[in-house]
Amino acid sequence: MSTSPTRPRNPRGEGGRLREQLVQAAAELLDELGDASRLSVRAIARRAGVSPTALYLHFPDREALVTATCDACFTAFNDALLAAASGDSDPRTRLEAMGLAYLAFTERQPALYAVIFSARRPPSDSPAVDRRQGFAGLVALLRECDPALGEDEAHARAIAVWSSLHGFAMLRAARPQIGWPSAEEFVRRTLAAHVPRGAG
Amino acid sequence: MSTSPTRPRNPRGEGGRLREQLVQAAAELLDELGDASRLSVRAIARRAGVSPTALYLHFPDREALVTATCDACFTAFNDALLAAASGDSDPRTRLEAMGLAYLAFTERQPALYAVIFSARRPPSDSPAVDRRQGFAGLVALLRECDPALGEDEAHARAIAVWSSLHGFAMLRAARPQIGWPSAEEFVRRTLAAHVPRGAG
DNA sequence: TGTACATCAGTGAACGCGCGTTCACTGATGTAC
DNA sequence: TGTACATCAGTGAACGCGCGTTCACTGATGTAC
Repeated sequence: MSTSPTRPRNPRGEGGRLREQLVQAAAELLDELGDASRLSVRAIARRAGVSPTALYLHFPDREALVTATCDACFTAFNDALLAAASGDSDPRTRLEAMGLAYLAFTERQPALYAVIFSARRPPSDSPAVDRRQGFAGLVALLRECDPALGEDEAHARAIAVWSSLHGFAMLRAARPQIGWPSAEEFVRRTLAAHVPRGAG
Repeated sequence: MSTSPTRPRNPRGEGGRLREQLVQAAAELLDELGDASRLSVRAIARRAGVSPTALYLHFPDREALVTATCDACFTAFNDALLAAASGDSDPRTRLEAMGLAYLAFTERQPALYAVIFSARRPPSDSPAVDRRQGFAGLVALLRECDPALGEDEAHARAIAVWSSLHGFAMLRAARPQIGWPSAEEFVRRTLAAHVPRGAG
């Protein structure tokens, strides 16, 4: 019972699939544990239906698997944001969609989200992970909303908006008993406070 | 070397001091580890200069010590906020002071702050810890700033301000390489956005 | 068509480690008589 | 003033556990001849 007795081994030449299966299993555990330091090789292998040593066929050590997992999760988060913010609607609508996508992700996987932005696990320096695109996209969107905006002010507003969303997401997860407004209401209030509508 | 060889045992009748010393040692470690689940009985005892078993003279088990430590840390945080927000200056000045005290605490002990508001460690139900006073105080202060404010709107503003501060504190700790504004500037912007000054 | 061999995708036993907790103990200090 | 004893503040060895990692291995599948 320590490993699933039914898992078929991958066909010849497809051994690489196990790598993705391990990352997937680790991501699931990460969302349950809420802390990368508690991810254990044995628990991941158990969930993937494989012996603990199988991990070493694809990663040099535990740390490499944990890093790959965090990178994959961050990329998934980033992609969700960028997808929501793209499209041909007006910039403010895209900004609102991005905020809602942000809060939707954090509500779906609160613990995973907390890991991604934890101070305990510094951002990956893997070239496969574009860490800046999200924040830079937010700054660009704010300048689209108000073309007269200076670079510094746009940066400051982006920080204000991002801090608000992050704080809302984390506190809502940590203190559910407090009466939290809906994501829609919070995003609307946040944008109203920090992104004044253009005259007209 | 596993325990400090110089620690004198407490005098007769003063054994209770060790309890505080253990909580203190645990709080220090908590601020280094940033996660209550990584606090180990042995590491705490080592830091307190005592054998691991000494802990059981004052706590039934590890969990009780960890809980007592988190409670003590939360209370210290809460007290710092309430101290900053008291005084006879006008409510907006007190609000600003509270915000600055909030961010000052999180800058001094970022990992400890993160533990206090972690979703992983639900709020204590110990009667010695008043969890609500901070948030309720914020709501009250917002209504002092604008006596015409309805209860719901004051609650919504408190959520907006708290989320902003929490998000700022957490993200600043997690992503130091981003250009963060000063605490003063951020608090000023946050209050300007959510707490309009009364007419006059 | 048959067979020897290489390759591949894993497994299972074993290691040393730090952990939380238990149990029996030690040795200094106060107290009763 | 002396002594037996109780109390107090701890200690140290030992337990069983899950951990990350190593090492030698297994057994199915493809390939060369």
